[in-house]
Amino acid sequence: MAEIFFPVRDYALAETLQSGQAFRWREVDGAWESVVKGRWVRLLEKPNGIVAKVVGAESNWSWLSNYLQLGIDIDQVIASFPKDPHLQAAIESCRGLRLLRQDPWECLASFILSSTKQIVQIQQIVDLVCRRFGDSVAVPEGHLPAFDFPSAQIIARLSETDLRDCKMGFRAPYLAGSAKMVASGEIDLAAISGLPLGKAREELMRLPGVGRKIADCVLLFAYGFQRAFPVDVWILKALLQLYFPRRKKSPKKLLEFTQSYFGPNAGFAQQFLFHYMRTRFPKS
DNA sequence: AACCAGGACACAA
DNA sequence: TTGTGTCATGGT
Repeated sequence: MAEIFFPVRDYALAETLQSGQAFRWREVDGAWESVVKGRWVRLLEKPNGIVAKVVGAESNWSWLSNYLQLGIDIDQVIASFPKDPHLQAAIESCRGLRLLRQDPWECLASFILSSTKQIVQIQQIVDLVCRRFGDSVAVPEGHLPAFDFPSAQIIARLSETDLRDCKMGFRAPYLAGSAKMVASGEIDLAAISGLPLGKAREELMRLPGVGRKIADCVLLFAYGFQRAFPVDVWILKALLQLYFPRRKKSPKKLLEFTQSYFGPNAGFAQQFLFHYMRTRFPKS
């Protein structure tokens, strides 16, 4: 078992891991466990940083520091935001909130499964998919078994019934269809990182079950397109309640607003607003 | 017990 | 372009 201490400040680990961008982190004895890049990982938040443990030896931890995006300067990101009271309140509600850099396929598949589902349900569905069809990964002695997220090749070979048995309902044919396009190479997920934002989004939206919102989630949470701004029901509430309380804005105008107003780190602003609305205004 | 959830899609107007 | 019904499941 290898261990490392990452010194980092203003990193709200728990909130970040539970902020609806990743769905496989579980709290165990005050620590957080999941599988990243095929490896079991345990994270423990400390006052001045994060302690990480993995199974086996490890000399290069860049895969994990990249996943956690430990290198980004949160102050610089916040400084790039417009100085409006709503966004400032959202930031103050959880200053250490971060964006992760996830595996594109896992992120894509997870968000295909996310449509009109609560986060807890998405976690349950993803967990089912992993434990049924994912490869098992090495865990510490006596630890419960852990599984990797099944590849597109694996899912492409499953029947729609196999998938529906994981409680994903009408999303099953979407996931199956997308898995086949990725497995066949019709969509090259690796190549998307080199495209400009618009082209990258178009490419993702060729996949069945992937519209503007889910595409933007993947662009932001897996590829790191900082301008991607997914608009879900919570963000829509934020826009209508906080920014346009009395003006009747068309959906298109709202989208245009989000793309120009929040600046080069719009996606980060979006995550602050999402977390703010979900925790401060649970139902309204 | 209704209402709604990190939507997409086909189709109408 | 914008509005509506449909899709499946279960949390709150």
